Amino acid sequence: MDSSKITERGRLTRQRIIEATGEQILASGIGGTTLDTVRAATLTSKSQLFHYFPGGKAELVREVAAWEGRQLLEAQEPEIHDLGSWESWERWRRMLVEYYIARGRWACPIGSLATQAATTDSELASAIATTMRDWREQLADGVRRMKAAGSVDSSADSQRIATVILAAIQGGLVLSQPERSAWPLEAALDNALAPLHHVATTR
Amino acid sequence: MDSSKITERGRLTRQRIIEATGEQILASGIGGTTLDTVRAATLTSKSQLFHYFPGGKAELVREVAAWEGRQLLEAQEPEIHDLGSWESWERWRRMLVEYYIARGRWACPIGSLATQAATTDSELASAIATTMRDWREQLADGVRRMKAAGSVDSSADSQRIATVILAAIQGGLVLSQPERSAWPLEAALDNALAPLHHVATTR
DNA sequence: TCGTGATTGGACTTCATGGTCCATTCTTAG
DNA sequence: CTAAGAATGGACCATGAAGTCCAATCACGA
Repeated sequence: MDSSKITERGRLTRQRIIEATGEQILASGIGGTTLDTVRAATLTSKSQLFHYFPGGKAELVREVAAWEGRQLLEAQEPEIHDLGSWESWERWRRMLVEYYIARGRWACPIGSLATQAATTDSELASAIATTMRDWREQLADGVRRMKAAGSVDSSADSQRIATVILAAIQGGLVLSQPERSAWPLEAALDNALAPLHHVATTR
Repeated sequence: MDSSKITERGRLTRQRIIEATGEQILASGIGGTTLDTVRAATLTSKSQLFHYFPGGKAELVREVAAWEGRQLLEAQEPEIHDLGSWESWERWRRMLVEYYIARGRWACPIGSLATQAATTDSELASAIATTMRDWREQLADGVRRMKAAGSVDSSADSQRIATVILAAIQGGLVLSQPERSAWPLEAALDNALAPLHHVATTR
């Protein structure tokens, strides 16, 4: 990460490589993504790939994971920092489904990376786990705000609810993929959010 | 699958290859599993691999997927064919978690294959999708039995509930993996089963 | 016993892919 | 204007993994 010796032009090239690699990984998996196809897609040369990512493919993939993680969390702004009311949760839910639909493929850039990386690259796996934890923490904060607002019973376990919601997203996407439809994702997500809604409306 | 020209000895060898490959895939993914490592683990030779799986690695992986799918459904017997009462669901839940714990790794042989295969081998992907559909259908049958028994409101959507449960399993495992614990899986699963329990007890 | 076909062993070939290297061009500070 | 260093091009190398091939061995029925 020594960005001192990099020009604006170089930074753009580097970013172009990361994004193209991310798209290819989402489309064909890590194994199905080769440096040659990345090179072709970005109109760069081998030397550039190793110039910007001295660690080779492994480092490139890690950078992709970091970038995708940031993108994913940013896509949930600003709602993810609210989630203090049922309406906010509903907006968040809509934005998230929108995000996945926009990507075209029914896969979470982080979730599918997690499955693929768990076995091969432990460093990558832990980086992804960190993103997951951040994400879960932000959702748990939202649940806490609901509790503070009295919209959710104070005995509720924020961490647990956040985990259930995240699991619903990941699992919903697994089932949405072959179905080529958002409905499994939406069904799973709605069911996971039910505790929030339910308590909020029946009180 | 012309089994006419295969002896018992050959059948055993073939099966040994399938099981060893399955273990390696679960541990290292499809890409991390090579014919050489399979050969080493099974004390066989290259020619045997191609003798029993003329289609090469692709065919071998498909056979593994089919076998793992059968194993997974069998592991849920006999409860999966009952599920007509809350007690049966509870037994089924316990058996399923037990199955994943016993495998050591927090991954579903079918779910993780689905993620990896979706992109590379469309034939494999559709075979896996079929297993998923079977599974979901059996769960949906269970929900229908609950409805028939009056334990679940007749307006409930069996398919939807089954999908939500499956998503909870898959997503729960994604989160259990980095956590190295069953609790995310159990939390997600329990939340997905809540509708069945809830209605059953509050009536 | 004998022979046919299944089974097995393992060397060899081919090819994709990650990675190295050096020459060339571009950019910018002084 | 010019030199230093960043950026780029692309040939080349090394390796690992899939797949081929032929010879050797085993097992069972006639």
